[in-house]
Formats: sequence, C-alpha cells, structure tokens
Amino acid sequence: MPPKTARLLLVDGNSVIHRAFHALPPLQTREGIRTNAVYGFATMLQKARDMFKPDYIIVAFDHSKVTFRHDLYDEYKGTRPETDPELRPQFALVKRLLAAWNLASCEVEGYEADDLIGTLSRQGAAAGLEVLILTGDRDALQLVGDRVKVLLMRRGLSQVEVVDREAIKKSYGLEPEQLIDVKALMGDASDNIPGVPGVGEKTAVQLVRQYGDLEGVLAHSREIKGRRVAENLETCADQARLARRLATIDCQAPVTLDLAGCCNQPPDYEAVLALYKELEFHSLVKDVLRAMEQEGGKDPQETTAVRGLSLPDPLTLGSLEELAGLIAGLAGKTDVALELILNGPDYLEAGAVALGLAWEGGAAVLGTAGIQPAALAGTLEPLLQVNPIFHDAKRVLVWLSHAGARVADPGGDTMVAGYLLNPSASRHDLPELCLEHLSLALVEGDSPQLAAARRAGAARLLHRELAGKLQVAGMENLYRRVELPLTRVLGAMESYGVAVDMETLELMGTELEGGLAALTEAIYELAGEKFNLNSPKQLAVILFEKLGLPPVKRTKTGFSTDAAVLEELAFRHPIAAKLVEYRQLAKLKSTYVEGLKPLVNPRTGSLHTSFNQTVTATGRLSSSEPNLQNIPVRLELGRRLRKAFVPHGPGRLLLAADYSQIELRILAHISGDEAMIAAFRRGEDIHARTAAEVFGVPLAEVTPAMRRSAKAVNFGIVYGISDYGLSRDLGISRSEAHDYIERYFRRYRGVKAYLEEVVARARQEGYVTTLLGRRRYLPDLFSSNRNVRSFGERTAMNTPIQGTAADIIKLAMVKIFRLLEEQYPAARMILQVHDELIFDIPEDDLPDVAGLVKDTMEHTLELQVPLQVDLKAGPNWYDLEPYKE
DNA sequence: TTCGGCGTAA
DNA sequence: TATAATTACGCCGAAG
Repeated sequence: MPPKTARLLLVDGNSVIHRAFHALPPLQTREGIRTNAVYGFATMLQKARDMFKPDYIIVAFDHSKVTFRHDLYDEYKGTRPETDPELRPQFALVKRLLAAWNLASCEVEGYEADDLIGTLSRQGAAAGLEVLILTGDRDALQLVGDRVKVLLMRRGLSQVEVVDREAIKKSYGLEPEQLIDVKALMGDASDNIPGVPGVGEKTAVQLVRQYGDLEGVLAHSREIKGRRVAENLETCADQARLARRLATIDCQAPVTLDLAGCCNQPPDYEAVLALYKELEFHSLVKDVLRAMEQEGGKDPQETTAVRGLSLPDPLTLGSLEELAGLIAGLAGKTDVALELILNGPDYLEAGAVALGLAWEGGAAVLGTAGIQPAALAGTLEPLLQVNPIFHDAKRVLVWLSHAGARVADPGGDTMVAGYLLNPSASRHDLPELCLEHLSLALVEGDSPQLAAARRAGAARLLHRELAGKLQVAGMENLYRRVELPLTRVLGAMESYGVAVDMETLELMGTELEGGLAALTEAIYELAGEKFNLNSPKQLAVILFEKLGLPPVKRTKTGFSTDAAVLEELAFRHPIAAKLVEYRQLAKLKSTYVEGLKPLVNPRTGSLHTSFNQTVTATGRLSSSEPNLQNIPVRLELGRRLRKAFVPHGPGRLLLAADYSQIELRILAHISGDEAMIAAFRRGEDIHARTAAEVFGVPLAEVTPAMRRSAKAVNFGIVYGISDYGLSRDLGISRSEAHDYIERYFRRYRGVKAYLEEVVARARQEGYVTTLLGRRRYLPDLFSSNRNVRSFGERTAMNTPIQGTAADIIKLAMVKIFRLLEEQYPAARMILQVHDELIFDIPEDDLPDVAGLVKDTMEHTLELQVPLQVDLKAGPNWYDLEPYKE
C-alpha cells in the first residue's frame, strides 16, 4: 500500500458562516444571543473533519473591506448590503470556537479569504499535500488542480459536493483555470462586477470552450454570430479585462504555509464545553462528552468519577450497623445526598437494591437486597430528619415511609430544582441535568451499588449548582416553601390513594357493553356492512365513499371524522348520531372502566395515581397511571363513573373544595383592571357582568345566551384570544367575534394593557413569570414562523395566569397538609384537579376540616380580589352536595 | 415501537 | 394569506 498522502483542509470561514446563517433558522440562547451561524459553522466543520480526516486545517477569513481589488475598481462589491446585525457578532464567536478547538486561523490585511486559500493551496500542493477547500463559493472552483479539490456546500449545509478537475471538465468542458475567463465575460452581480452585456453563463462557457480564454474570445469577436454580442465584446473589452483581474484569485498573497502550526489536533475540551454550554449547543455538548470518554480511554466501570470532577471512592458498608454508625457521624453535616436504587419503576411496590450516600469529602454504598425494608427504614430515619438531598425525593420518601420510616421534608431535590429552572425541558433525569448544568457525563449502567454512590455524589454536586441558579432567578422561596414540601404532600396522597368500589365499576362496564352491542348492530345496519368502528380510517371510507356524505374537514392523513364533523353530518344521515353515541360509550368503557380496573391495587383496593411535579410547562401538576385529573364530569353518563370513587371505609366521606373562577380572579389581580376587580369585590357573577358590559345592558337584563357568549370570551381571554377561535366556539362569524373582543377590551382596558405588556416584556426578557416567580422561557416568540410566533404570544398571555393558579393551589396544599397532619391525622387529602382539592375524611371531622380547608385555600395568598372556594361533600365523587358551614 | 386521530379534564 | 384559544394523559388503529 502506498504511503498515505497528508491532507490539508482549507476552510473559507466567511463563506461557511454566511451559508450557515442563511440556511438555519434564527437559533438563539435564552438570553437572545443569535447563534445559528456559529452552530452551522461548528457542525459543518465537524462534518468535514469526520468525513475527510485531514491532517492539517486552516480557517481563512476576510480581513477588511478594502482589498487590492478596490484599488482596481472602486465599485467592487459596491452593491453588497451591510452585514446583518444578527450575523456580525457571530464572527467573534466562531473565532473563540476555533481557539477552543485548537485550530489555526488566518487573515491578512487587504486580502480576502479566497486569496489566502488560493495561496495556501498552491503551497500545499507544491509540498506534495492533498488539498481540500471547504466553501460555498463557486468562485473557488478555479483553484482546482491535480492535488486540489473543492468541497462545495450545496443546498444549505446538508450536502457537500467534491469537485475535482474531472468534475469540472464534465460539467463545463473546461479546465478550472478557464472559469476565470467565463466569469470575466459574464460578470458577477454579487460582487458588482459588470460582465459583457448579453453574455450569460451559457454563452460565456461556449465562447471560452471555443477560443480558449478571454483574449482568444476578444480576438475573434468579429467572427461571433449574434451582432449584439459581437458589438458588446468590442466595446466592453477593457471592462472584461478588468473583470478578469478582479475575478482572479490571488495566489501570491503574503502568507506562508506552516504545517507545524496547523495540525488537526484534539481540542481544549474544557474550553469547548464551556463555550457550547454558553451557547446552549446541547447536542454538541453530548458529542464532546462522548469524544472525551473515548479520548480518556478509561473503562467507565472501573471508576466512580463523573468526568471532570472526581467523586471520592465510596466506602462499602457491610451491614446496617455500619450504616447506623456512619449516619451518627454525619450528624453535623449539611449537604448529605441520599439515593435509593429500586428494582422497578413502581415505587409503591418495588424493592430496594442499593443505597448510596454522599457528603462533603466522602461517599458510601450499601447493598440492600437482603435487608428487611423496615430495618433499613429505621436505620435511615435519623438521617431523614436532617433533610438530605435527593433526586426525585417523592420516590425515595414514599418507599421509606411505606417501609415504616417517619419522613421529613427533603433538603433538596435535583429533579424539582432542574424543572423549575426550565419547566419546558422534556427530561429532568439525573444524567440529563448533569449534562445541562455541570457539563458532566454521568455514566450509568454499572452495578446498583456503584450507581447508587455515583448518583448520590452527582446529586450533591448538582444541587449546589441548581440552588445557586434558583437564587439568581429569584425562585428560592418557590422552591423551598412550595415545591420541596410538596414532594412529601404528593407522596402521601399517592400512598393513601383513592378507594374504588369495584362492584360499581363492573356494573358500569356491563351496562356500557350492552349499549355498545346495540349501537354496533345499528351502525352496521345503517352502513350496510361491518367494519372496525374504532378505526377513523375505515369509518371515513364508509361515510365519505360508501354513503357519499360530504367531507367537512381534513386531517394530515385524510378526512376527519371527529365529533364536530359528525355533528354536522347528523342532519344528513342517522348514522352520525349513532357514531357519536358509540364513541362516547367506547371511550368510557375502554379508558375509564377497562383502563382503571387493572390499576386498582388489590392490596389496598385503591387507585394510586402518580402526581407528576416536573411535567407541565406552566407549573401545574399532571396525573398518570391512571390520570385522575380527567375523569368525566360534563356529560351525565360519564359523570356516573364518579360513583365508583369512594372514601376509605364506612364512617368517612369525600369533601371537594374548588376555587371559583380562579384564573379570572388572577387576571383581575395581575392586570389591575378596575372594572374587573370591582366586579369580583361586589361578588358578582363575572360572566353575567362581562355580558352586561360587552352587550351594553343592565346586569338584570342579561340573557342566558348573552352570558354564554361572554363566558366564551372570558375563556378566550385567558387562553390568548383570536377572533377565529372565538367564532368557531360560538358558531358566529369572525367579524362578529372580532367585534365582541373589541367591545370586551373597551370595557376592560386594564386587561388589554396587561396582555400587551406581558408579551412585550416576554420579548424583552425571553421568559414570563408567575406571582411566585415561577418562570417559563418562550423561545417561540422569536421564531421566524408567524404561526409559531403567535403561539408564543398566546403562551406568554396564558402562562402567568395558569401558572399563578398552580402556585396558589400548591401553596394551599402544603399548608393544609401540615394542618391536617397535626390536627386531623385521619383526614387525608387525596386528589388535586388543578383548581380543586378532594379529601377523604371521617364524617365527624367534616365541619372542622371543611372550615380549615376553605379558609386556607381562600387566604393562602391575598390578592386584590377575594378568592372564593365552594365546598361539597358526600358518600362518593358523584353524589356531592353543597356543604354549608 | 411509534405516530396520528380522537376524546376526557381544568 | 389563512389562521388549532391554554395545559395535560390515554386508548386505539395503522404504519413501521
């Protein structure tokens, strides 16, 4: 095998940066620093390095605007617009990137990147190197030679075309050098170089092919057919000669190839990580960490080190006695992290396999597989009292509490802290947070013991970082007073669960089955054939092909068959109404009867939902397995399901407490709108009041229809209204809807001003906040896509309202939980449904607990308007009667 | 296994 | 110019 020829990669920095800038959407950091060109440059150059594995790399840049070409021709590049202000600062960032990458760059006063590359390519070729030129500029094709190829970027950044001498011959029938003559004839609008009028690329190529070069063409101008071209060639001869000089890349620029100084060498990893982190190039951070792993060559199994910082080697404990001794010794320490590795995701059922502890300067592990949970819990109890740090405290606390430990509030929870810092992120697991906030890879997949130690160590380090960031962001109180204590509240709610009356559930299932069978028959009859009723696709064929009904609207994949469509079709064919009914019953049967049954824990006879604290972008909780926040209530048939939700045993009942109009009250408060505040203070029906204002009638004359419209407008306001959405909702024309909204804003001027201001501020800051300082970043506001941008604006309007409601009910939950724990331990909070709390309590406690709950919910935070809580109580979730004290 | 359509809640 | 009013979770069929 012949010895490998060394390879030199020359990069036209300006060209690649411009390409990247225009090819990519306007990416930016949370602070609004534009990074798309830097990002594109980084990925493009990395791709070239991976694909071609050069031995040497030099990135060349234009230096100043004025070059020798301006001396030849004043108007050179005279039509170029100013560099886009979004792009200009990115050049400095690219240079920082190159420094971190340990790559050579090159610029020389009075020369363009082209000239430097031309010169270096000649020198490289002369030295026997294989030279590759990375650029988006076709002008560089003139540099192609036997040892010089151009990597031409096509279609943005996605494709690279390797152009060599053969390729040019094939597409133009010319040698690379002759491309200069072609350009001299046709000119270059982008550089403001005039060509010969009437000569475009086709003619120019053909002429040069025929006569060899510009001078050859000019010498034979008389022979050229086409009188106009011939004439122009004569009159413009000198201009073409000038153009040729301008188009020629200078291969004699004052620059010398120094191979020792431009090796393709490993980067300064720390610097690259720091810069990527600063620019929020998360995907690239991961690539770098992977590269570091390989570079380091260490087997991750052999070390407990988190890359970049080393964790102390963990002490391996052999028994609970040793653990107890260690915990006694940790008495004075703050900042202890505790991790418990379980053998399954269901922490109400799982067993513990390993325990990890980490503190300042030390760590310890204990394999717990053979240990009685109660013994482990008892040993850990003293440690829990000093409020250790967890990742997902609820999981560990529920397990320990189940095992019999008395648990206290956590001292920290990295999952919750990470969520608060960016609630929109899709993941808040420990490895992801380490990557995001520490730029460290947390390697998993070891033995449970090592994982426990490593995760505890990582959680401890991570928590310091997160706590600092929370303080800077002004979310310390929200974190410590609301979210951290809430972990324990939610854990207790999940553990206790909601008791289910299985007989009622089974009975409903049987009834639904009967109904579905009858409906299925009827629909097959009307359709004239059997088909899968649950398949929208098959249904569409029946409705729109077989029965010839008119399609109403489309989905991405075909004609829609949703409820709104079926409602319209109901006038044309009896099958539509049957289908609506079928869908309703099928939903209830599959999701709510069959879906719930297997989730009822046979030991407790209860449903133990998961209340997820780190899912929603607004600060709300979510509920899953099962979702108990969307149990039907609007339609009677579905509502009856609630009969199956019962208290834990005789002598107990359910108490429901819900906030009345909490979102509109919050809107009144944060907007400061006088009219709305006054209405709430007078205790008026806000929808009726809104109707009176919008329709210009006295309160007493508001009709039910007027109130219904006003209610829809109020909802719309909270969601970030559009006339289109409102018109659809109310079945009115868009202009009528527009009119309603205008009249609304005329009466509630404070609301209008607030909604405008909140969007403007979000644009300024990059995020919106709630009353307790919860944040949501809104990068969509800066999208170049109009729809995405509008979405961002509606989110900016809605999130402070929805999020503040979440703040308030969460704070109330924490307070109520403490009060009940102390005063009415048999009374339990069991569910939260966004603006509503459900309790399972002894009948005897009803008067006291009802008062305590209502009072706490209404006065947990004082707004400019009163908060109103309505109470209901009863033997199940369906049969609730208003409760008066 | 994943995605789209659909439907339930606040 | 044409336009999904916010936030979630779960079931099913169809496509992979």
